[in-house]
Amino acid sequence: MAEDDQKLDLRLGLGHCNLPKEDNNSPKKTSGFGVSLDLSFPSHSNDQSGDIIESSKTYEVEGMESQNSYSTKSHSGLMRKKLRLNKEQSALLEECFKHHTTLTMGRKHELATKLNLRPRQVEVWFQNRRARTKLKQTEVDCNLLKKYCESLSYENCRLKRELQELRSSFKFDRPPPPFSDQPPKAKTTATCPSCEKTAGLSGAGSDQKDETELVDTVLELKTDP
DNA sequence: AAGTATTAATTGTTTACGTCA
DNA sequence: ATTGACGTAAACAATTAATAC
Repeated sequence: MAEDDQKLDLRLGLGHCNLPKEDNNSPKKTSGFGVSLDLSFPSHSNDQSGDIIESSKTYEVEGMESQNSYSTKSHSGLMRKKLRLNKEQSALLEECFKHHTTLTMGRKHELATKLNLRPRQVEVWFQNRRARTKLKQTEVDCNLLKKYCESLSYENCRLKRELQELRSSFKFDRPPPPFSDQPPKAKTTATCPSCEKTAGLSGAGSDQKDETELVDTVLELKTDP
């Protein structure tokens, strides 16, 4: 990326590839290469992201169909090339990614040579590949969390039911205290008809209160002979 | 033909590191 | 020796756009 890419950026600036952005009303910053218009490379140039020097042969990857190598014209009439990697290229990149998800400078160039790609393309592929991996992992994590949440809900429900059973059996064992102003604690919970979950009746913020009450009640039951 | 998914490529931001005053 | 400003490079996130289906 270092030096050669800087050169590339300059070359690009002089070339055509910044122009489509403007045409597409991109929200991103407008290019400072307005002067480049007159200096644009011919639209058949093979290069989009850099390495103009190598470009003409870079896309002639062995076994790659020409339709895979070149894009069609964009709306603005300018070209944005999109390489389609062939099976061999993808396979080798995948194989390397299995071992190392990041690239060293040496490996990047080695791969680029092997695959007849530009180092920048190898680099981009690894970046995108890492992004895909991360996305997949996020989905997996999300599903795991959902399942965990479900199991917690289930466990919570079960415990509440158990507590209610304990309470009702406790009622039968002992008569309520005389002259109590407080309503019975059991009234602060209700059972959801659909899922049979018990929930607090005092609206928002009741969950934490309810949990506290549950703990208190359990302690009460434990300490009370 | 239109819609969607995939993915190469671009752009801007963040982070880490080295250099220098 | 320490610190802050600055530059550079790599990685990342978000996005665009080409392509296949």
